[in-house]
Amino acid sequence: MKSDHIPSATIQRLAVYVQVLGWMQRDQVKVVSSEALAKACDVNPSQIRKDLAYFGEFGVRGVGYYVEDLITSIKRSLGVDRVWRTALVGVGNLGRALLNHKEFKARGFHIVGAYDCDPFKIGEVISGLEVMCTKTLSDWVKELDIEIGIITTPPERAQRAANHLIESGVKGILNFAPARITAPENVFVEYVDFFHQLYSLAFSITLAGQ
Amino acid sequence: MKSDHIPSATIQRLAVYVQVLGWMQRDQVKVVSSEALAKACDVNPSQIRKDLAYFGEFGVRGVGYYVEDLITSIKRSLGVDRVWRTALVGVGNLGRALLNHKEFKARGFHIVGAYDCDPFKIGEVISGLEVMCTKTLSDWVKELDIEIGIITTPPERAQRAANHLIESGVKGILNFAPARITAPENVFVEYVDFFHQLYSLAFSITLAGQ
DNA sequence: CGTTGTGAAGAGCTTCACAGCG
DNA sequence: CGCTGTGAAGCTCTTCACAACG
Repeated sequence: MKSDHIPSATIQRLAVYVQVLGWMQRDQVKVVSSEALAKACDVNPSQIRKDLAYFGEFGVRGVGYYVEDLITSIKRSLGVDRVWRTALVGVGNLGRALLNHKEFKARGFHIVGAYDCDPFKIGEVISGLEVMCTKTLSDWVKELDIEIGIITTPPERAQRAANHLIESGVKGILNFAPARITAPENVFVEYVDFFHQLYSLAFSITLAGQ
Repeated sequence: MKSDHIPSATIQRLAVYVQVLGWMQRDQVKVVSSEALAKACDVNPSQIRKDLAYFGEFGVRGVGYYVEDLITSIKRSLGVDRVWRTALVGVGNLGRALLNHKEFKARGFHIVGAYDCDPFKIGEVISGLEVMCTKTLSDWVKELDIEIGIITTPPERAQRAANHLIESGVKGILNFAPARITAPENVFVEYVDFFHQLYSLAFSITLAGQ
């Protein structure tokens, strides 16, 4: 198969597969069938086989998939079989929480720079990282070889933070601020807005109550 | 139109429309066409008209949509035109950040209970809320009329937290822990795992670099 | 024999094109 | 005249069913 265009839904699911496979590996499971993995991920078995087929043939017919190998293969396919260096802009409550979040390093996303424009925050050390002035961002991005920016500013400062990051030459932005931001085509932007999910919940509950 | 089944993609987009319309309202914009709103939300104009048509006829032909009315209509359609009372389980870094997050109240999601099983955390007051023992959760959920639970525990304790919430009778769960949880059909579960979005970014950047 | 990999069928979402209406 | 609301077309993603094969 090895198609060129891959649905973004597939990418999202592959991330889930990796997570679930990780738990299986910790439970000493060596081999898994698409059916078993499907049940654990709450999707259709052929969906899994098709998702994997976009990237290659990772299974053994009549047997299934070797858990460890499959994790490696999916991670390589997603491009997360290496370290990604990131910078965080906006050291508020959420920014602090993310800087202290152990999972980032564990998953290969190293936060190597923390930036804020508030003079009272500059110089503070959080989780071993000194908060720097946002204006000096572009020097550091090149110096530290940063490819991904994380925005945790208030919404009204999100676009300015994005501009700083884009100027500095980052290739992707993860935006936690509840604001749309514009970026050139070659800079990828992903949004994290958990209020969308809260809205979904509110809607589902309301609908079910009718 | 007024269909019964509504695509979840539509719900996600409606949340975006509300956000963008809010910004327009702040900028004194009174009327907006589907084309203008579409540009701001980066979607197709007919997509917007179709999404809205699931819930009613909110526009005026030849004119467009009245911004204020449309916000009200969408919020009512989503069921977010009222206060939702929520409880948070797991007072770690992320839990603390969310408890201090002003936006929750602003958007109608009130966190009225904070729970943890760590005796050192119980009794601590965060953002005016005393952390209570998770074991007492179900008493409070009924007492405080809580409908939504927010899980911010470590992954290995997510299912236990979920069980407590489900027993207590919450109708929906927002899970920030990087773990799949199982719940009965009548309890809705939404996941927030920003590593999925980081994976998407990593993949897009890797692909573009080829 | 059992499970994968995959073409074909099916379902669902998105876009088009235009009738309907203020 | 201009923009909404919507049936129909188009397209993409998902599921099925089975051939391929270790």
